[in-house]
Amino acid sequence: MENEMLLVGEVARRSGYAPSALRYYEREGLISAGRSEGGQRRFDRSVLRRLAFISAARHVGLSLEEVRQALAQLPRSRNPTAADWKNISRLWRARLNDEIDALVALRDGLDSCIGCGCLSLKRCAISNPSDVAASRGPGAQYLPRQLRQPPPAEVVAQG
Amino acid sequence: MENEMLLVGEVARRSGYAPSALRYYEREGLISAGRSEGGQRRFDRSVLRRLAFISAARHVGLSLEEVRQALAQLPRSRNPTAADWKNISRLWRARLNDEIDALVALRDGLDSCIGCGCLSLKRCAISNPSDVAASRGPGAQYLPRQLRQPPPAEVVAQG
DNA sequence: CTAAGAGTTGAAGTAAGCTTTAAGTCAAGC
DNA sequence: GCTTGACTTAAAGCTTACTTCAACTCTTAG
Repeated sequence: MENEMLLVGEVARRSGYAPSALRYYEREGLISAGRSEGGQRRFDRSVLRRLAFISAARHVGLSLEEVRQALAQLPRSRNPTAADWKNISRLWRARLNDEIDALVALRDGLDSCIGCGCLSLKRCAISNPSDVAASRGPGAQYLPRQLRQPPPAEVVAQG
Repeated sequence: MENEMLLVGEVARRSGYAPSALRYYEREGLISAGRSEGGQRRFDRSVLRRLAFISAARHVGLSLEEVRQALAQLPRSRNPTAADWKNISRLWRARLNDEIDALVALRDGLDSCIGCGCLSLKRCAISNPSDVAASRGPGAQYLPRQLRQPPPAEVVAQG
């Protein structure tokens, strides 16, 4: 197998991430890279898929730490298969459903709130949606920070 | 009318916000307070309703800056009525609907993604949901940062 | 060989939304 | 008058997810 390695700029161009972000991700253990004799990063093509996963996970609302933990579930010995990726992204669906439910509850609460104009801290479902959030315990964080992210510049030509 | 004024600690207790947050909000122009002869803050009871609004708006996903702008729409001359509050929170419903739509699209895209296992940066709806986000222009931010916030300690006894 | 472009590092900066700290003041009960 | 608890301020710190900077080194085409 021919191991064509990618420079950071090339990975940046093809993933849509800035070089600084890629370096940051490497420092944080989200991706890895070999080195040239001179000490420059040399990325395997598989990093593009990994970055696609990271990007997708971020869109679903995972923090980098959560992404890191998810990636840690992948087999270290072999190259991840489609089934592996599928596996670690299964939970996203449930998460998205929870988020949707929470938002719908919020919207419906808002309807009644706008209707009554109460805006009471205790009664208002919008001010106080703890009953909605409580289903996942005290530490639960429901909603993605933002849906948008810098759109990828080019497709990952994946094998 | 008897103008009973509230100390910052009392407002904190009744709103669920920390005193430091209330001071911060005052600095940022979200709330206002008079002063005692010694220079301590004296809050009008109406600040509780305002804080309830802020809390609700934050749950819907507005930034403090957006909240500030919304509050600026309130009449300065008189005390805001229920209709006033209703008025400036009308847009939330549309916003929530947009957010819900975006999440549903994301979830449905995820289904097909998990089905095909592609995770391609270009094709994957999760990695690249720009078509979903594009409906609000390039600067659109859809999703609330988090649904949870410190639950209020006590009800605002509103007039 | 050399110039140019791409890459390297650590450290500092950015943004939002607050909290924490330090050092000191106010208000109220006894 | 004094103690106590609540309050004041400015400034620094915190978290996440990066970007920017300065100063320097690699790599490669010519």
